[in-house]
Amino acid sequence: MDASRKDIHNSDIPVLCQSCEARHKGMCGVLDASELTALARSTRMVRHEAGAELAAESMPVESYANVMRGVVKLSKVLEDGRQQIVGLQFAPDFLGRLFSKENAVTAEAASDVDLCRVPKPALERLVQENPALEHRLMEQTLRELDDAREWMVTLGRKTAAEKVASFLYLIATQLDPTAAGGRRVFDLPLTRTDIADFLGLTIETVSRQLSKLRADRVVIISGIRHVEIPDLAALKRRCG
Amino acid sequence: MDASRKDIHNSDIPVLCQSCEARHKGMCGVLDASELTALARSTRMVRHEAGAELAAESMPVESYANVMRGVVKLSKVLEDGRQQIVGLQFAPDFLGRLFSKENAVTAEAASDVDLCRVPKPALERLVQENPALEHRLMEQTLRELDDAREWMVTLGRKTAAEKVASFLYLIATQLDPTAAGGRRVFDLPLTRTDIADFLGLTIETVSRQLSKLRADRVVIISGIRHVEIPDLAALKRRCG
DNA sequence: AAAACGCCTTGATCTCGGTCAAGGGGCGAA
DNA sequence: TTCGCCCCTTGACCGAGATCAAGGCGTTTT
Repeated sequence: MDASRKDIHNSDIPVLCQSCEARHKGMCGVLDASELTALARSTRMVRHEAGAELAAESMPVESYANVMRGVVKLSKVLEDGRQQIVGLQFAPDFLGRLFSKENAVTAEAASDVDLCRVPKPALERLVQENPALEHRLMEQTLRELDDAREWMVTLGRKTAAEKVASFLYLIATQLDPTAAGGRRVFDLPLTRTDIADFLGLTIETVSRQLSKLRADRVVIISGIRHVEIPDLAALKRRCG
Repeated sequence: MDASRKDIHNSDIPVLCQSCEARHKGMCGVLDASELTALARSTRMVRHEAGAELAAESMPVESYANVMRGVVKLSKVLEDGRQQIVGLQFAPDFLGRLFSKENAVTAEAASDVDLCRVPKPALERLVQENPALEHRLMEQTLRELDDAREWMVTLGRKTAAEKVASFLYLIATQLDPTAAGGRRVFDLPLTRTDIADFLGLTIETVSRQLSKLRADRVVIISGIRHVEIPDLAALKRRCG
């Protein structure tokens, strides 16, 4: 049992939070009814469409957010324009680098996205009053670090074919974590350009490797975005 | 002013801690004299020579540590043996993933290393009693995440020449952060194989690019390990 | 309906970095 | 001292993925 998880009567908490994923699996899970009510006074739900810039590298941080729906991509660029996506965030991930004055990465909406925004000072005050909240955010940060290091292996040591398989595997397990069986169905939240920037490849190579996986019946791709994985284990075997 | 940083009389604190870098710049900086004394009862200084395995991926965590001297490499391997170094730790970095039951990465001594080991339960108890300590560890974790993401750009988008320059730049700024001037002198703490595994290259490519940088007078390499950077800014221009 | 645009796929060719191979040089063992 | 080992360097060649180029398809504009 997680002692920090409060047993909250739905009737005591803000309406918007009642069905919120972040309250169960995200950072708000460690807040009690009064904290949640206080926090909800300063939060604001905002919708962004695909491509919108949510935060720019080296710019001041003015707010944090929880991802409620959609996928956010975190990226960095070299001076000559070469781009690398360094992370993807899914609901109910926390967005933002706690306590830092400026963004270390650029955040963009990869798909249409809903965010629950919190002003920087409001969250920081709450974190100072409630160590359990910092603890929860520490857990997410550690997960992100694990993910980043796992992806470093993909970037540094895998072939193009393995990279594309690894990407599909990542998205399949994040977006459709349902069916205990191996079958997964989802829409790709990223364009070919995004996938290339995530994998350190060109869009041509991504396209060719996707075609190869399709020819080998590892994935069924209908249209440009819709993907079906008949056998997740078979895909995993392609990941290197 | 950092309110959590206690003003400690040296005579009140354990002898071993008095000249310790971790007490000033590392995690112990947030502890007061009594906490430091309590913690010091369970710490143990250990020396490992280059190549020693400090912790293995997927094995249970039995202790945490502060790096007191030397360089520790964190790595991951694929089933077929391909290896990727996913991080380097220098004094006075904290070593270990707080609260996790098993290691996410393998930790090895890259050079000869001194560690100040703390048993897992002792540190976890202290973290629960002192939120400032978790806060300090959160800061280090966030720095590691920044480093990992920065390195993802290097792995995914830089050329071999830029990768090798970036590696030298990283080591130069970590190992010899003295002289405000651009000149840096140090010994490489990693073998060519390690460098290759850190950069996602082969040792032959690393060797060729080092020779090229030497031919271009960007670095002066004496013997195999000793490196002199006459002009750090010139090296940085090679980093992409 | 036609044109124009964005996004993707496929083919042809090129190139950077990998692979294979030979040899140098330092260091410990005998 | 000499041998053998390990680590590194250099050269020759090769191939995975980049680059260059053409065209398909769906959506928006006119």
